[in-house]
Amino acid sequence: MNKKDVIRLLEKIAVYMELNLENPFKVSAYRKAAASLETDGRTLDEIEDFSALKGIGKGTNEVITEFVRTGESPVLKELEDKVPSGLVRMLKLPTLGPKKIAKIHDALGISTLEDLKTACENQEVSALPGFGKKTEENILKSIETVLNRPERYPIARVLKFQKVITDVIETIPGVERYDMTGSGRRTKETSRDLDFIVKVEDYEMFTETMVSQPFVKHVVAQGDKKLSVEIEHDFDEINVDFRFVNGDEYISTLQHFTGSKDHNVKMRQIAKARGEKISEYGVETHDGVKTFSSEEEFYNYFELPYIPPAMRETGQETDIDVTEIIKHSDIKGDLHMHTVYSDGAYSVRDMVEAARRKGYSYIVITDHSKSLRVANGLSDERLLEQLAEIRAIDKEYDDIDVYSGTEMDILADGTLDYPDDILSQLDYVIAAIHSSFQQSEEDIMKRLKAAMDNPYVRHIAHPTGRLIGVRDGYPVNMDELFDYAKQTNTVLEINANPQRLDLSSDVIANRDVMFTVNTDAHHTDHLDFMKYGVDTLQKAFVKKSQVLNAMTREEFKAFINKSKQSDINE
DNA sequence: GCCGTTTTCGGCCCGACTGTTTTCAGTCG
Repeated sequence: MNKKDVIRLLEKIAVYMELNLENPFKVSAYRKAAASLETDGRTLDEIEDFSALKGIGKGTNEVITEFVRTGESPVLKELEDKVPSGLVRMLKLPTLGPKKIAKIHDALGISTLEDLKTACENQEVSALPGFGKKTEENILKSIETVLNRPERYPIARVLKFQKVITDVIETIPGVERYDMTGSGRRTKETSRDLDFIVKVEDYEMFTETMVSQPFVKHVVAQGDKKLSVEIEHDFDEINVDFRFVNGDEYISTLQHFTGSKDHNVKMRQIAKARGEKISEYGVETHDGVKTFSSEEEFYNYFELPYIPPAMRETGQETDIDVTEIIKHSDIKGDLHMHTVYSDGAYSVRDMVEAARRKGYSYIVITDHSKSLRVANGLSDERLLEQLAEIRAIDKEYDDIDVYSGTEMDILADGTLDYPDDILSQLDYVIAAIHSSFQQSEEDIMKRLKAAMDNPYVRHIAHPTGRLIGVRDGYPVNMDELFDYAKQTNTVLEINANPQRLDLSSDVIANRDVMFTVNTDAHHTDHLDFMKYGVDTLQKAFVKKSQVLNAMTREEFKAFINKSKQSDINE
């Protein structure tokens, strides 16, 4: 039994209550109780009194404590007896909510998706009062499509959908400004749909152009304020919502549709306490509706510092001091990137030039090591050749320091791919696992610890090896990893590549270690991935002082020149 | 069901769009 089990219980009760047509506020109370558990940093055992948490009162506390004590929940059991489980699946169908499902169930005795499909085909549903032909068609259609579609797409996939859409928006005349909003703007690891807001006077022309695109499969909703379509790209389908803005409310609309829902609820509560009202059109104040010229101005108006999109998740972010937390502009260098020496697409010099264009003060070139043959890993000799080239190039530039490093493989038996006498010549050594993902957690931890024990290994790259939505990575004991990193003065990476983003924001929160955030670029364009890594740090409220590559040029130089051991003794 | 420097009762964020309705309920974000 862990906290996730309890959270799942509360959420399940909420769903069943919803289908049982309970008071919506009661339903939401159960969801709030679950959210409250989720945002609390402690484990189940560490929480002594659940009712001390905000949102957990007498009723939900009883449900939780009974479940924790006995492993069972009479409240859920009673609901399960009353509500057929097939109805839960129907909630996944868009346009069908708890009330319509209850009506269908009561009037036709239907409790499975299969029966619902048959009833629609026999036109029994459209015969019900309050239902019509259109509703019946929509249900039939969504049973076919939505149930075969993944519920959420990983962020790397979302970014590809995004490009398809923005490529079209760029061609539409009269568009003054547009932004992707929603979970995509907040850099969530996965998204259910895409949201855009568009400042355009002629929304009809915009709509016409968009719906005529070949990738648009279906128009879900269409009005003068919004357009909602279903698109298909590369055999994947996703919903895209557009919201039209035409006036001074752009920033309010941007803030509103960036969400999250919980963040907005919190902001509205703050406004309400001052007798004001927030909507997507602005803030209703005592003397009229106020609009803003930037989101910073919006948050400052409520006496809050600017809260970056990535942090707008639970509502907690308005209670803490966000000014110390890492910002995108704090990043002064990138410590993990590849060149043509191994599997990168550009030369050392190309990467240096690209980093200068980003305004960086320092970079480390870190190609793969010899055992990673598929990536053309460097032999000892080639590594030393590259080292000489990097030293020469570094001398040519006054405005950036170019360091030589490696992304060295931690081999299956825990040995390292280069001997210490090679490593000692490099400025900066990264170690990473690229093979034998199937090992036990114990074996993986042995490998990671062996690397961290090495006096030249500064940093563990992509510490879980996961690819979001594709593979889970190898098994890592997180507490052990953080403890050992702390002990050995090893830095842990947030890999900013949107396919990876590990360590993930939920495991790095409240950890007392140094982090570094790097793009692992194999192409000059990949240096732009930095944004997603910094967003990940922001989600976990990681401070600037905890991020290695937020150091100034001089600080980082001093860090390089000090041995790993001397850091420990500081 | 939860909560309270206006409250222990009466609220609980707010608005757009669809479909089935003759004025609005349901759903969604």
